[in-house]
Amino acid sequence: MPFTYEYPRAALTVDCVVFGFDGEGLKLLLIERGLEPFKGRWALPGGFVRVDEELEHAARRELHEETGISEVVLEQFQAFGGINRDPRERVVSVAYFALTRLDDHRPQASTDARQAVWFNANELPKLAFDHQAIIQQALTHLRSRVRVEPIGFHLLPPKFTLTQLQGLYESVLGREVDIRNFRKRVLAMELVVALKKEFQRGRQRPAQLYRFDPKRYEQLKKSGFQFEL
Amino acid sequence: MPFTYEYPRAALTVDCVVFGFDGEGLKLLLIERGLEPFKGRWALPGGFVRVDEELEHAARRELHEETGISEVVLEQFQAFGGINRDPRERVVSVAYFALTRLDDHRPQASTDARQAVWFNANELPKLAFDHQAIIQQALTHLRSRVRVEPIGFHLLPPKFTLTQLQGLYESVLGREVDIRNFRKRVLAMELVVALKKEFQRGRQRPAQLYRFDPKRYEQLKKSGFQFEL
DNA sequence: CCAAAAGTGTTTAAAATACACCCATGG
DNA sequence: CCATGGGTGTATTTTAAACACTTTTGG
Repeated sequence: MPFTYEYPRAALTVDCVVFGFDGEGLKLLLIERGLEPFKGRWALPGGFVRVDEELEHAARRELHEETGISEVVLEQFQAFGGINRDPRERVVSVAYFALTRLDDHRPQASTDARQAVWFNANELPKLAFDHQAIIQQALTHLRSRVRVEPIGFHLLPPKFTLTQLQGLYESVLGREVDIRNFRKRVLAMELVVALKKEFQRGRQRPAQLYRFDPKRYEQLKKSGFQFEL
Repeated sequence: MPFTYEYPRAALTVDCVVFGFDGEGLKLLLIERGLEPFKGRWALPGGFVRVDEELEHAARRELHEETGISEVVLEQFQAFGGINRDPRERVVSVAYFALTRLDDHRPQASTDARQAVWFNANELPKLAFDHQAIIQQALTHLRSRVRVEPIGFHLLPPKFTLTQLQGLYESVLGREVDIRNFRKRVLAMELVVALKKEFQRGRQRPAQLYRFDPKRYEQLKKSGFQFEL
């Protein structure tokens, strides 16, 4: 048969599960829908993929258009294709999760009227479409990825304390972590370097600041090292 | 704006990376393309998703149509959407891996002229489209999944010896495994039960046959057990 | 009786865990 | 001077790794 595929086609979208961390807990960025269906409901940033556009590019573009966020770490984790996930017609969505430094993306008045708001990952409002399920999967993926790749650092500011890093892991994994064992492991990996004479001050003892060393990670990876936390 | 999305749309397909194991090594099922583009090249089983069809259903259907295989374990692992992955037009493919008992699916004369053939996973021919890359990703996923979920059993016959199981893990992970430590771990998990008085005979000492116990696995999972090999 | 694969335990090393007190600062 | 979170070491348990010989069968 010649290539004449003239059947109706599903629409193709991308959705982004945007994670952030503020020292308190894991956060998720949602936008309020301005249109039907699900007008007024909260939803994931996302939208249609252009026919000549890479999937990841579409995710980046939609994220930028709807929330102002750019230069973000994106990872595709699953396609969602349930027949009735969109009440209008068949829409298949490729889902990405994004890891952002929350402080760089405090809620701004969004360009196009719709507002973007950070929610606690475990206190989400009622969501549009199957976005609840997408988020659930994203969390599962994040939890397993964060233990075998040093991606958690993308949720922290470039300079961070070990306490912040620990808090991040506790939030993502949903359980407490022993402070001494955690520090032992992190420092033993030598993926993180102490910044000389740089401290974070509060109303208590100043905390040593560290930064993640991506070059060091590349080195280690080449010599068979496997990140694990 | 009303919902009038009248732009050209990408076509949507599914592709299946079908794994098998024959005691020798990991195998992959490919079909020879009968049509352009890539006529005569080997390719993954797969095809178009109907507009009212679940993704997984499409994967199952295509697999059945092209290879005769049914009742198989399928797991979606990634969507591939590179702009020029299909020379004809934009095609986004949702990729699944399938785990089959190879002996149940020995090469038959396929229903529709095209033949399906098992290849050694590390001696693949030149492939159509970006199927090489899809397989690469499938292997990576399989390798990490097989260590944290008891899915490897789907590649073995219902009754198997521990040596077969070990060989499977060695093939998938690509490294040797210590026989005594492996057996110790497997038996300690109690996911596998010895079949009374059932042995596999060869020209040497008969080997105890075991079967995987899925109910036991469900039990254990509920009580917080985490499979790991 | 020989070849071939099945089966079996112990010792050692490494890694994970549990655990409690002193430190430096801001207010 | 006190409240707050930062920072540190050791002993114990658990887990992983290394390692070689005996058994059973078919031919």
